Amino acid sequence: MPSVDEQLRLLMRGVVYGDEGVARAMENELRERLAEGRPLRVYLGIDPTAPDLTLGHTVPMRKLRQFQQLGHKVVLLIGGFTALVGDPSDKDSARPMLTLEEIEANGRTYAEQAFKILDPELTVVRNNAEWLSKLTFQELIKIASKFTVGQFLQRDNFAKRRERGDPIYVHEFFYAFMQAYDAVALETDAQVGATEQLFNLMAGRTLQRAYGQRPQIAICMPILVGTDGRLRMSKSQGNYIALNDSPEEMYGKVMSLPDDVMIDYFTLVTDVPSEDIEKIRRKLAERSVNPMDVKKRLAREIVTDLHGAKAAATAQESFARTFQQGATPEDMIEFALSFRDFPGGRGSITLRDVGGQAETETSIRTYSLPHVLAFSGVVASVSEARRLITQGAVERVSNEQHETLQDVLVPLSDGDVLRVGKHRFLRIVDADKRE
RNA sequence: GGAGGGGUGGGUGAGCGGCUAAUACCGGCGGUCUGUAAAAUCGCUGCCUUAACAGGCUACGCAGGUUCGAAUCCUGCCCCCUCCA
Repeated sequence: MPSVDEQLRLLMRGVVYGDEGVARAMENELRERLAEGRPLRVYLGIDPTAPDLTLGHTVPMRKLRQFQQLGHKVVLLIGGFTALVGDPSDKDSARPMLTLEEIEANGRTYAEQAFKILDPELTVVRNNAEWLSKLTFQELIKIASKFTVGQFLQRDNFAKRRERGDPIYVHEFFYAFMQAYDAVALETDAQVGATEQLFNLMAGRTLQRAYGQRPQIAICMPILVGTDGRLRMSKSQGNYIALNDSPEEMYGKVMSLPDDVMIDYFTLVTDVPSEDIEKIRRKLAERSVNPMDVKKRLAREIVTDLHGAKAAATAQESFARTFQQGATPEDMIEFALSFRDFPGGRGSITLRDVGGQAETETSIRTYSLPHVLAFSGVVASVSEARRLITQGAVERVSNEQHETLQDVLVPLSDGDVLRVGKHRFLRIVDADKRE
């Protein structure tokens, strides 16, 4: 295990509290505990509220990984029970409660996704339903008696909601109790969380004291902005990069990030050393680099971390080919058309040559393009497909040939590639032919 | 428990008997430009049928009612907010 100072430097990197006093206190406590020379128990809790983890989740997860790499004991806590309530921390309005089935389904995929960052061998996965579901009312009252209403009402997000006259449900207070009790149940030395979690992490300290434990050290990580560059990354905002995104998708999403969040991303979701990041920042400021090249490096780093170097290289090539040279990507949605069954199939048309002499009956199969696009799922509805077609957003891209499709009825054949907008692709497969 | 105010499309928020698939703004999508960035600019933005013209169907908390006609009026219910207890 590296020296205490070395560990401390690494572990406190990127950590923020928004308050100098807290920051110093936490750092000192962490130093003390590291000095004990034993592996610390550290945990990160994630509520299974949606099926996908996002790049935003990896910020605290990467911090957890650092602990892991230094030989500490790391717990990934799935908030199976907390998800029932929904954390009000990151919201300024109440969340809908999920059903147990939804939560379980989400929880199952979480650990798997988390192992893209964490070492599965060294990670203990727990679910807080283990202890929270067994709490008695009596116990709950004991817990609740350690906090005052005033403490809650001071919280910024609750305060805002009160000001606006929005409702605050009593059960929303329970969230902090539950998370605090998690710390007790795990007898944790430190807990990693996003900055907005500070209140809950501190509540954990309060409760640990009440249960005769040493209060945990709160490790707060900054919040990652989403692909829109303004709001926090979250599934519900739709501005997210999912850990399950394919390498190509992920690479593309990173490339479409606004320039001015690049440094944030380098800092929070890559291992690029701070000195290098500083260099990049300077070069960007004095415009001595092409921002696009910097962003390519960023995309490469991120995809490598989550999918491996090989996949990242492929994604980069594919990106260059598709968007910089206009070629078609290899991986895309395929849609099997059967001329007989497909409702948008219109029958063969007869082609005559201009002289009207030779009446060649070429059986070209014609399909209703809006239906093809809608049924394949690349576009949400037939109406939307129609709109896109009239806007000139649909083209056939076969081997460097681009042909904007303006007609609704269009002959399609096996292997045709349709492009909708900038980044939706669809390959047509002739189901009859393949039989 | 009492009094008052309010529930409109992804969000904010107009409309308060027909001209309203519903103003505006934001968001989203698309075109041009470009570095799949930003900015700018033009356009689209419920669903279904239609090559198109056009037509149909849903929609303004829920359920009924009045009316030729309702997001708009009436009744009941549900929910939210404020003040009082």
